Amino acid sequence: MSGAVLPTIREVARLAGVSVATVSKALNDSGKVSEALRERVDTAARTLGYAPHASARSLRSGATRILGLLVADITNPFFLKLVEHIEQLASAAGYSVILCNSSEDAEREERHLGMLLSQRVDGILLIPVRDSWRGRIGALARLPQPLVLVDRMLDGLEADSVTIDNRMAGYLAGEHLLRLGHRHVAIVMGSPEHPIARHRLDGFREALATGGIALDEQLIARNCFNEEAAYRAVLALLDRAERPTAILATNNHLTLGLLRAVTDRALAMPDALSVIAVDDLPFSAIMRPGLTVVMQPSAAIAEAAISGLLDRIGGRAPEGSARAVVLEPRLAVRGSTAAPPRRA
Amino acid sequence: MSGAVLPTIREVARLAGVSVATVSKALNDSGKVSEALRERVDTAARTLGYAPHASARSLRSGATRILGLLVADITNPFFLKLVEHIEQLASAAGYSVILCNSSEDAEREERHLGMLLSQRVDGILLIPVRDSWRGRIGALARLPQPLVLVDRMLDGLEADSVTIDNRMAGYLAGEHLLRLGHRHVAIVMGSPEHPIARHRLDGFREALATGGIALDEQLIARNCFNEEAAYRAVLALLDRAERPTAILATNNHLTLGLLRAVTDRALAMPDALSVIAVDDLPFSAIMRPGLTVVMQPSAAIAEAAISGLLDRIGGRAPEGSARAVVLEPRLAVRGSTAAPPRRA
DNA sequence: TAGTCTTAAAAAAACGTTTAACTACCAAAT
DNA sequence: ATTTGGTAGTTAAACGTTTTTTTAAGACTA
Repeated sequence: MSGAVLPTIREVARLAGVSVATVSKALNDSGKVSEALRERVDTAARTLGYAPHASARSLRSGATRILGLLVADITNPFFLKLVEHIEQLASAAGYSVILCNSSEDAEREERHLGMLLSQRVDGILLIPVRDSWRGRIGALARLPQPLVLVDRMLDGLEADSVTIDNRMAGYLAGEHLLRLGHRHVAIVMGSPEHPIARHRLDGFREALATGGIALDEQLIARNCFNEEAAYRAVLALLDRAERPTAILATNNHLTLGLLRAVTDRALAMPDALSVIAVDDLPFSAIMRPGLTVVMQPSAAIAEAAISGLLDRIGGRAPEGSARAVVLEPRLAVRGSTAAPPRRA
Repeated sequence: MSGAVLPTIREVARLAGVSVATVSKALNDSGKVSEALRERVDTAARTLGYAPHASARSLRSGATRILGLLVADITNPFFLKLVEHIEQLASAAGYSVILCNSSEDAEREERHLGMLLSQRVDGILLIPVRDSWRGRIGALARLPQPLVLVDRMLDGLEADSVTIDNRMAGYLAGEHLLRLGHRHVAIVMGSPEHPIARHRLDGFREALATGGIALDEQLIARNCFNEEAAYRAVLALLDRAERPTAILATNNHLTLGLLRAVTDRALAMPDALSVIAVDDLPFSAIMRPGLTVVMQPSAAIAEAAISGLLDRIGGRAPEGSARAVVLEPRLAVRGSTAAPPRRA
């Protein structure tokens, strides 16, 4: 079954009747090789089923043609979309991808990074675990290979990054609700310490302010770190004497908790309550009613990340300065939002 | 930014004042090394930030500690769950995973496999593209590294495999509907040529037969290869004079089409129509009503696949004979199925 | 004709490890 | 006192490539 052993370049050389150097040049189109020999080498390689030994090649040449993809949490559908696109783009560019999932665990993230380092991957795409690398940023800065941060920045680190305008994401959500006539809106979010959540909150508040609405502090559910916390927070919001007419969830996981609470309270969307979320979900479009969301452009993010990384690897980017790409989110209006009910 | 160059074992040796061989032995716990020296070597390695060069190591030792994971279609939530589990288990066992997505394209699958071969991965987990390798099974059989087929078998290939009992999957669905009292049921499926679909159909039919019900040939929508085809096929089924009271979708993608058709025709689940599917979807439990499904035990599949592969890699499996693990699916009853309406 | 240039191919060095073979040393056994 | 044996370490070979250097030979110049 797994007994066969692969031929080496030496055996190809013997069969073709040339030296190993010539085989290498012929197969890699490097250096001068006569057409006749190239042909002989090619067929020799093919008949033996020769597959160059990547380890040997990269040991000598210094490049592995492997990228490391370190994802904070692969169960997050948005990150998953990124993984999908990135694998596809990398593969098209002739690179393989080692996939690492940190499960939002800083320790696992660090172990994985060490492995990627040992593996001498040509470049690393990092969606960092929240609050990881606090105080150990140096380790990242000193990385011998190019690094691109994706979706999440790391303050104190001068590195290339591709993110979205999170203030705008919040703003789009706020503006949409405002235009529909909502004046009594709530938000479910993570930690306000966390820049992404904070920016989304800021943008949301700012949009409401343009309509003269002040976001009620009582209706800001902070520090929801998972679906369960969001679920409970939303239940509390819905059980208030004066129930909000619309709720924004600032990420994927919180949205699930929000939806669960809404169905538990048997509130009809969008008639009794408008629901809007940041991040698309794989089923947002299938749900009835469809979920109105602010979408992050995952394809564009993946594209910017990969092309930025490949530029660095190829030495095509100005050494020294970090390049920060910021992309714009966009609003997808579906059925879960509408004008507020007549009487609150 | 990316200027640093990593230290080699030679520099660690110099700093610790020993030979490179000793460093290697000390760091790998192989051979005899005094406690004092091991300590010296350890600190030397740490202060230099030494990370062993994986290519060099595997060139010499013959093992890469990398597994190849070749997935037919990563957008399939079931396969995705497998990827998730497999990455986690592999990582826990000290292996890295190169993720390759074939997008149900045989050509891409073959290119990826060639790359994994060059990469000399220690083992390969393969969820093959449908109908790929037809007539070229030999290439797979001659692979120098262990291979485990996951979820889909490849006929003509004597290889380890981990699958589920697809007949049973169909049977469970049929039995459930039968018990609820349905007599007029439909099924949406892919090609009957394809063993998985065929077995699910067989099991379904068999279950119905135990209740004396013959599956109406008119109500078998064959050759639905994607969501769109399923959507149209279901619309046709629903528009029949005598509408079925329950429908089974035999996989993930078809389920989406089925659900779309049902909402388009504004049929209430489960009152007007019972819906059941093979394969869980990430939102089946969140949907209202929740979707009744036959679930494949993804964690168990991943576990069997990885441990089988590692056994082969470690030479702990009897050479020669292929081991076929078959796991049992299970039924998760949620809100989308109920007794049929009084009058058809 | 002798010398120089060009070119295709071969030879050899190098990449960073692991490991087999070897050495030096000391303790125990004869 | 000599052997035997084991232990802790070193030396050197090997893994399969790529790349630099060297060789050989033919074509051109003086």
